[in-house]
Amino acid sequence: MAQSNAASEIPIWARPEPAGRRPRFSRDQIAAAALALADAEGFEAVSMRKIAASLGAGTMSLYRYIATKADLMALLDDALLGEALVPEGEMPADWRDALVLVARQTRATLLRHPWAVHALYGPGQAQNEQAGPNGLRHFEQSLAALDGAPLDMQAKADVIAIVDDYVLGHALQAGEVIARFGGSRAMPAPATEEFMASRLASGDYPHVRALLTGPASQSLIDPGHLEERFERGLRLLVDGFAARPGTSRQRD
Amino acid sequence: MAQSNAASEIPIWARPEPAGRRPRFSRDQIAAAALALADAEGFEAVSMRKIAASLGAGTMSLYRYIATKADLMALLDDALLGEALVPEGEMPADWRDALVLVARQTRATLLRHPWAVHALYGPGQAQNEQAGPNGLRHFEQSLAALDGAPLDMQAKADVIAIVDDYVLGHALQAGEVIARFGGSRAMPAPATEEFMASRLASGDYPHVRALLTGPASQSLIDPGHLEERFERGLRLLVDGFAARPGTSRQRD
DNA sequence: CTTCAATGCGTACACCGTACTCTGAGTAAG
DNA sequence: CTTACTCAGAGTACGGTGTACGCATTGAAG
Repeated sequence: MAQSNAASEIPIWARPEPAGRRPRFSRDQIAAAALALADAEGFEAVSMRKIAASLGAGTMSLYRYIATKADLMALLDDALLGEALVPEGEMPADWRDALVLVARQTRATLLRHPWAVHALYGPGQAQNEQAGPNGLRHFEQSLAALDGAPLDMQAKADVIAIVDDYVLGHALQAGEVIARFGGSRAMPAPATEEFMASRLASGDYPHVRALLTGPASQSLIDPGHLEERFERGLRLLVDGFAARPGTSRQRD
Repeated sequence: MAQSNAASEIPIWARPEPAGRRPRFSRDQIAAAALALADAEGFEAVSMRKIAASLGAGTMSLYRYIATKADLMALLDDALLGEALVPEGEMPADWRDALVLVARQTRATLLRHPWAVHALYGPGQAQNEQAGPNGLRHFEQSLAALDGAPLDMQAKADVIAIVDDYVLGHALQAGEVIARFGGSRAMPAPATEEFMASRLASGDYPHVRALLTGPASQSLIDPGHLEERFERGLRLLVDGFAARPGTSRQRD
């Protein structure tokens, strides 16, 4: 009990999983339970009590395996990143293809669980420092993908960060769209829509009005178009890196 | 009171601000209080009780002005987006410059308040539907920025969405870095670092090891480099749009 | 069988959002 | 000026959360 304080300072990956007598659960099981619960009832429903209940255990029993809820999230994050890994041996040789594949895989995972971005970068997370095995593996893969690229280390790190930013932002926005309109209820609420219409009719937002009353408005919600858009931006970035490999060098 | 139920269905922007006898607070004041509290004590500290206290009011009095905490967040979001607006008349004529300026302004706002992305796209938000005046204005500005671009409506919407994705993702990651290392304590924890070192020494992550032990590792944290990286990706996107205006079909 | 640390978990506390309800003050009508 | 009515303000309470604490039970080692 002397280090119950220190325990929360040390990342969960540095603390040994209880392996002594006969632990009822493994961390993997707990992470799986959390993931299943998030998928079934939404990210906000993920609570210590509910997870414990879903495992058939008392609430406080979970704390034998996990020091704090943040640790649970670290487990959940790592499980997600495991899903985002490109299978061993499937990494293309060409660095552009490889980079695109990693990005696609990540996007697919983040959209399969629309709450994933929140789990990874939620308000209460201190995620980066806590990079688990799969998180490291994911980063390793990204760097390995650029092995053949004519970039120095610094540039590689930048390229990965830039693509990561893009993928993350896309998943955040698209995930929200999917979470709201995926459940087949496309219509927001009669009063809301009516209010919005009056806002637009005010003439203060002519461009927005033109967009939303035009045919393009449908594409904002269409999952197929979301993906097409994603690919477009991704290609722009990757092709840009290929055309201008330099770091801080610029032209124009 | 009959529609206390319906009130939460209708976005706050559609409900009139209490203007009857003598309301003690305006929504702007409440939003400002929430913003100040988030800046001072962090986003998670933003609670109804604390905001009410900071205004010198009883907790439940807030509910005279706001139907639910989600409404408070809508207010906060709109205040943030107000900060992200490009001042009237300062929009460059060239659409590339304009797009870049909007992106920069947005980034600056989101990084000035590292919790901003969480407020805008947090786990409990239903933000898009609730776009308030400043949110609409922001969107309008983005569309207006592209007025001179040789793009059809659909392509404009895509361009804005792509840049938005990038800015958002960048702010999310950079905001986390800033939130953690901005407060001068750069060192994570002795035990954590030691553990990380042993992980890297295992040889399972050769690329990561090469990166983190090299000179480029410092740049991951340096705010100046963060901005440089942001500009690089942004330029790649904007230049890409200029070079390949088409969506899937060609221009209008 | 005895011993004894480790496991499981019940209770309790501080905090959260908010439904309900009462109080008191401001305003309009008489 | 008095009265009546309405509505802003807020106290209390409920069900939820993360988790500190401490006790009972258990399973393996001696």
